[in-house]
Amino acid sequence: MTKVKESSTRNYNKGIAEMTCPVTYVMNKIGSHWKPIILYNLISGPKRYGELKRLIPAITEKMLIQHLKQLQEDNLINRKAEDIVPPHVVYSLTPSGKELGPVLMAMADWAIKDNAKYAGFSATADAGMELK
Amino acid sequence: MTKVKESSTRNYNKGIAEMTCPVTYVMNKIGSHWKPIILYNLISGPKRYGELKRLIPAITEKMLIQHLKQLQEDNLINRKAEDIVPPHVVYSLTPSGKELGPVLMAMADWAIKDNAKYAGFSATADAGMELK
DNA sequence: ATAGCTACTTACTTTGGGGTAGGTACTTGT
DNA sequence: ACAAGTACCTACCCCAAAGTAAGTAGCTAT
Repeated sequence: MTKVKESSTRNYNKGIAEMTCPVTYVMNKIGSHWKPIILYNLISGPKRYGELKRLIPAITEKMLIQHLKQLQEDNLINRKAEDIVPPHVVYSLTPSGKELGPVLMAMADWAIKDNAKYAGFSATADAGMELK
Repeated sequence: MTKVKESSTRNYNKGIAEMTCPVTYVMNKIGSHWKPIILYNLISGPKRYGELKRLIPAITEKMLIQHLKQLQEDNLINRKAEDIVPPHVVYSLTPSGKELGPVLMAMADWAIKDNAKYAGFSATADAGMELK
């Protein structure tokens, strides 16, 4: 495995930007292409690994697991595994993750306003339905 | 220049995800590390190229211009250039871009809640001050 | 005359996100 | 005995995003 340069300009810049811009702090946590989708799908309630896979058909297993792990490390989701034979793992939003709801919703709302193709898509109804 | 595979799995997947998830639509537009920062800095009013550069010290010129161009193409910002000798170019949010305000604000709010280091950072006061 | 200002452009290199394709463990169904 | 189902892990590779470094035009101030 090639060693990772621990203090690249890239990381340095990220650090700088993060210190002066809260928006970048957010981007560094959920700024990949998949993280917001995963979180969005968890808003409507806890989901098993396999469920998420089915809900997000375009994602590869590697990306799914990788991002689930990172989201865990960033304290945005919980992982609960039952130690039974066909594994049963459930992912759910942490309080911190739940508070991202408004962000995701604001995004979805904007997408609906910005693009006609989401005309039939009600963000609040769609993702918030099982929130209590 | 090496030819770009016009229909990579990556792009295919992006397309799929975009069709089923409005959040991904947003990420594909403002999902880079720099775009949200640029937009965030434009919320408080139109800015010259050089101003943006000073406001975002960590960004390189290449990245700034590149993203300004893309944001223009995506109809999120306007570019107004006066044809005078020391160039004078002003960037401002389009109506569509302005509607991203709530998204950026929701992000900033979340960052403040999620991380103590932004305790003194008031998102609404900071970015919205010159909005009318 | 030369350096400086502005808003860029271009060529080249590096980095890491993401995809592909396999394998693992352990049990249950046939 | 063997496939199927779960939730993963691993090695390898590709490519596009991001960084580095230099150059451009045309005027102005010293």
